[in-house]
Amino acid sequence: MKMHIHKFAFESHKIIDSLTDAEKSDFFDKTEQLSFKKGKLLFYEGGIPSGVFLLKRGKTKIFKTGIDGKDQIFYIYSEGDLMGYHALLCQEPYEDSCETLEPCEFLFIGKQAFTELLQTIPHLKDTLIQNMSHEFGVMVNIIAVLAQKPVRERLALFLLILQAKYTKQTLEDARITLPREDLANIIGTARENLGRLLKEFREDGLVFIDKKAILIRDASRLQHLADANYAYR
Amino acid sequence: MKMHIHKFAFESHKIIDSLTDAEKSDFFDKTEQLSFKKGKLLFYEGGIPSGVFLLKRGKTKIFKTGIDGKDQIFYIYSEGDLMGYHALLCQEPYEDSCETLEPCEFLFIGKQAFTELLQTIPHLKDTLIQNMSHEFGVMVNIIAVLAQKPVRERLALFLLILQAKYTKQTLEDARITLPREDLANIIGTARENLGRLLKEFREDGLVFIDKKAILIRDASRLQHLADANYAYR
DNA sequence: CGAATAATTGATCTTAGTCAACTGCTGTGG
DNA sequence: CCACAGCAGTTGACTAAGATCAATTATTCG
Repeated sequence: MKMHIHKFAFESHKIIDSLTDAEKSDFFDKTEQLSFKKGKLLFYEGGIPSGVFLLKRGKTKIFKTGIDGKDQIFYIYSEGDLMGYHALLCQEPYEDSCETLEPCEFLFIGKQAFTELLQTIPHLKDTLIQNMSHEFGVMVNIIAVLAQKPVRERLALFLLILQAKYTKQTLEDARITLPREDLANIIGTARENLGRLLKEFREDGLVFIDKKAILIRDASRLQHLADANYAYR
Repeated sequence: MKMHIHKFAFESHKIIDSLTDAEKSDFFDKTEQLSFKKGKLLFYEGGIPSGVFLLKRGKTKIFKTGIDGKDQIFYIYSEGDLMGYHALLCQEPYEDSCETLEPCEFLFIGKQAFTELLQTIPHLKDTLIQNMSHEFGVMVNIIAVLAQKPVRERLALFLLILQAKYTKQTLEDARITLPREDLANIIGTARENLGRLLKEFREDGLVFIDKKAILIRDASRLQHLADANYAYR
């Protein structure tokens, strides 16, 4: 089972990209610009959606919290992504929470305005459909990886996925700067375990580590590790 | 974290239910009736979608196979469900496979016909959007459960979910008749482990077991187990 | 009926989770 | 600017959940 990182990428930026200039200006007329500090909640599990969020700068995580306090992170959103539309579109409470990982700037579009846009821009629905059907495949892959691959392989894979996300914007800086706890909650393991594996990866020359930051050193060997099925060591 | 089984249910039957009688007849005019024996593939990972499937009778599983041969099952479809539309709608190869668990009857709607219906029945898109945004929440919950809950709790939860599915059609028979291997691949564990836990559940009076068939005996205690977070035993 | 398949059971081993102690970094106020 | 509090990360020892292996017993189906 070859792991292609693009099969783990949402494409919600396409929802906005698909608009013409006129439609975009129509869209942006209805938005409200907001800035949040690091560690602030955009929405939370159980809450009632009041609109959607277009991330202009920064990164956020969507996650679910267990009673024992351990989060499971499903996705890291970055610049250009549209967030929080699922619960709004099916008119149900949020199943997940969204929190800023860095200082963020984003546009908020109220429920009413978003619903209107869906009516006035017919092809927006098509893009939404295309986007969500793609996301289904991504979720399927995430489930398969979390349920079937051992932690070492998951770490290799998610490092590659995250690197792509962190590289996208600032080419000179492909370092992954997530706190260890968040990274652990993405790959679904304990902090301590993650630390041990990172150390091992560093000793094996797979990554550079500088304080919090992780930089991939040998992507092809990581890729190979991510593809491995009980053939390692 | 209270586990509500309806938060683990797709609602793809609504896609067809939302049609008026006239629209339905338009829809059914474009379908082809098919019967498959048990264990036959409707579509498979990597394949190119050529249409969608409406399940009239029987049950199917969607799953992904790892190199080591161990499957991860994401969902069991039953009567009324529309299957295989995600890959078609995003114009990508299937990320998952679909196989009959019993003899099945279903209607096949070709890609061309389905696309036409999407144009001629405008509100069909709305239902699709509503449905897929709902499914996103379901997938989020599945990920959280598989990643965070121990096998015993997962088994309790999935038994309740499956019972609801098996009860829906034939009220007199709420028995879950999946092969052990499939059940193991749903809750994400090994056959042997599943067997031991089922034995334990039977001895504790939670379920009746007759050959392959599992019948829930004490749903409220199972529910309690599913909700537990390391408070069991 | 008997071969093939599925389920059960027991024993052992491994991964990864937990607990606990320690180190080091960061930022704030004196 | 330094000290210290608080938090993030590291390390090691221990434990337990669950996987794997191997052998046996039921069940199903041709």
